[in-house]
Amino acid sequence: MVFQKRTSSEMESCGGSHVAEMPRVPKSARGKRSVRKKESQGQAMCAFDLLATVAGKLLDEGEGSLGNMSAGSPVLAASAKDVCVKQEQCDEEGKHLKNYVMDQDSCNESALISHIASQRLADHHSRKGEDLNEVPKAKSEAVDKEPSMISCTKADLGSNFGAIADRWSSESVESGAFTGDAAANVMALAAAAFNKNAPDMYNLLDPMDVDVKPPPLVSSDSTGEMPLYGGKIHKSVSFPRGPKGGAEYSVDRENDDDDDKSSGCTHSSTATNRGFRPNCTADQSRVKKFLACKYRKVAPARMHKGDLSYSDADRKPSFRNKKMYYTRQRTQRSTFKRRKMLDRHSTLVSEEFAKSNAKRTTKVNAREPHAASLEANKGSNSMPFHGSCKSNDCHVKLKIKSFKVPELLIEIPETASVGSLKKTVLEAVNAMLGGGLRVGVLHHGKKIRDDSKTLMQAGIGHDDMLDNIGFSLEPNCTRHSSQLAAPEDIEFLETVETTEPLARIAPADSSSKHGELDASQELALTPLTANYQGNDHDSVHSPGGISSPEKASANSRAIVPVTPVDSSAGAIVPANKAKRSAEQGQRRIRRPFSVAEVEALVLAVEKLGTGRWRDVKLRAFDNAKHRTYVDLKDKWKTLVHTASISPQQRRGEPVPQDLLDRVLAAQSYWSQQQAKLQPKTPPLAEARLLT
DNA sequence: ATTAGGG
DNA sequence: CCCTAAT
Repeated sequence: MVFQKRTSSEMESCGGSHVAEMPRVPKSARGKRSVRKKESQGQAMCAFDLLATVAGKLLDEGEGSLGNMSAGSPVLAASAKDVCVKQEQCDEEGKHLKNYVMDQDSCNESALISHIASQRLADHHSRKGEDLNEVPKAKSEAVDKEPSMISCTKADLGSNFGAIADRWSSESVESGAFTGDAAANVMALAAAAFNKNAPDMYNLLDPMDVDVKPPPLVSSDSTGEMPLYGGKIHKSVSFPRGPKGGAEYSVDRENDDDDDKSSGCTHSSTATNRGFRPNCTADQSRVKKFLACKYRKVAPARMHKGDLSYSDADRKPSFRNKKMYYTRQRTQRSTFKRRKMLDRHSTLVSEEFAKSNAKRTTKVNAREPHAASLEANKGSNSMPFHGSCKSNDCHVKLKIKSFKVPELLIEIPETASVGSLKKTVLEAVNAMLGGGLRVGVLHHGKKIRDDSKTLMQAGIGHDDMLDNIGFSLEPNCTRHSSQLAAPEDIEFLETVETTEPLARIAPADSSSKHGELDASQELALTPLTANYQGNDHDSVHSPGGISSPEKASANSRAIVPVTPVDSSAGAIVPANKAKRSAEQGQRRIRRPFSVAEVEALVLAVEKLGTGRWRDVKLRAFDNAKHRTYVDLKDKWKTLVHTASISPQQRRGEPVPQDLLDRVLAAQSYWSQQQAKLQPKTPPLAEARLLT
C-alpha cells in the first residue's frame, strides 16, 4: 500500500495517527457519468450527435485494426508495462510527523532545493563522478527536511551511470528492495527509455515525494546519513523478455509495504533510446477508448465550424427571442456566457454586429493604403443599429448595431501584404474581444457603471431605449498585453499598437517575445527545483499589483527576468484578470506550458501520482496562480496524449522526449496503482505481490 | 473545493 | 481551456 501523508488537515483528521493516504480511488460513479449524461440527454441528442455516435461505434468496431496499428505506440507500451512496486510500510508516527513538517515547509523547499542544486553543481564540477556518497551527505547537512532530495546530483547521475548503478545495487541488496538485478535494471533503464540525460536520471532517482513518508526499513542510502523519514522511490524501466514486455516501473518506497515481486519484470539490456517499443498486450481497452474518443471528436468539431448561422433558437427554444450569431467558435463560449447574462436582462444582442462594427469603427492608422479598405462587414448580419423595444412582457429587446470601440492603432510596414494587414487587424480585434474587453452600456450617452442596477432602474425602458442606449467595447486592462497573441501568431503580426490600453502587439521581429517574462522566469528555474517557480503574471501584472509577496518571499523565488531567449517562451501575458473575472466569462488567455513547467509537472506527478492535482498544484505550481489544478490535470492529459502520438504530430514547443517518456511511465505506473486498489476482485497476481 | 471526464 | 457532474 502506498502510504502517503497529505495535508495537515488530513493528518489532523486522522488524529495524528498516520493513516496512510492511499491513492485516491476513483469513485465508481466517476467515469460513468458521461454515460449517464448521455442517456439522460438522449432525447436531446441531435442528428449530429447521432452521427458522431455511429461513427464512434464504427470506430470502436474497427478498433481492433486500429489497435494493432498502434501497437507500437507508446501508449500501448506504457499500458503494458508491468509495474512492480515495493513498499515497506512504516508505522512510525514520528516519521509521519516529520513528513508533515516537511510538507508544511514545502514553501521553503524550492529555496532549499535551489540552493542545493547550485551546491551540487558546484560539487559536480569540482569532483564529478566521484564519491557519490558524499553528495547526499552534504545535502542532508544542508537540509534535513528534504530527504528526498538527497541523493546524487544531477550532474553526477548524468555522468556516472556506473556509479549510480553500483550504488543502487548495493543499496538494493541491503534494503532488500531490489533483487540482485537492481544494477542491471538500473542500467537498462538508463539506457533504455528513460533517457540518458542527466535530468532524467536525476528524476529517476529522485525520491518520489516528500509525501512518501515512511522511513525505509533499511537504511537505504549508502551514506546512511539519509534521513530516516525520507521516502525514496526508484523507478526502473526495463524490457522484459517475456511476452509481457514492457517497461518496468518499479517504485521503491521505503514506507511502502507492498512488495511486488518483480516476477513479471525482467530486464533486458536491449535498451534503445526510444525505449518504449512495447508489445503490449494489456490495456487495450484503454487504448481503444482513447482512440475512439479521438476520432469521435471529429464530428462535433465540424459542427461548430460549419454551422455559422446556427443560433440558439435552433437548440434552445427558450431563447427564441434572442438572436445570437456566431462567427467564431472561439467566441462562442464567451458569447454564450454573455448572452446568458444579457438574457437575464432580457436583452438581445448580436455579437456579430458588435464585431463587425467594432472593426468598422476602428481607426486604422497605417501607412499602408490598404488599411483604409479594411472591411469589417460580416455581410447580412450587419445591420444598422437600431434599438427596438417592444414587448408585452417587461422584456427589453435590443439590437445592437454597433459598439463603440476604442481606437485601434495599427502600424504596419508598407511592404506588408494585405493579407498580413488583415491578419493584424483581426488579431488585434480578437485580442480585444478575447482578452480583457468588456462591454459598456451607455444610456443617453451616459455610461452606466452600476452593474447591479436593473434596466428599469437605469431608466432603460421599453419606450425610451431606442436611440438612447448604446454599447461600447472597452479595454479591460490597463496594461498592455499581448493577450491573445500567441507566439506563433506573432510572426504574422506586424507592429500593432493600440492607443488605448488595449492590446499591444509587439513587432514580430522584436527580439522580445510576448512570452518574454515567462520565458525568462522559467529560465530561472532549475530542473532540480521541485516547485515550478514561474511567476504568476497575473498577479505580477495585475493593476493592483497584487502579487503575493508572502509567497514570493517564502519561496525566495527570483523574479529576475533573464534572457528571453528561451525557446519555450510561449507564455503570454494575460490580460487584466481582475477585470476579466468581473466579466463573466472571458476565456482565459492561452498560456502554453513551458518545458520547465512540464518538467515540474512530471516531477510532481511522478511523486504524487495522478488524481491528486490539488497536491500537484501545491507542490509544483504553488506560485503559478494561473495554473489551476484543473489546468495541471488537463496538461497531464495532453501530455499523455502527446507522448502517445508521433513527434510529427505534436505541436507547440516540443517537449523533450525524455519527459514524455516519463509521462508515459508515470501514467502507466499510477494507472496500475489505481487499478490495483479498485478491483473488487483484486487480481490474484496483484494480491500475491502485495503481500 | 476537488476530481474526473467530456467538449 | 472550458464546463460540469459528482464528490
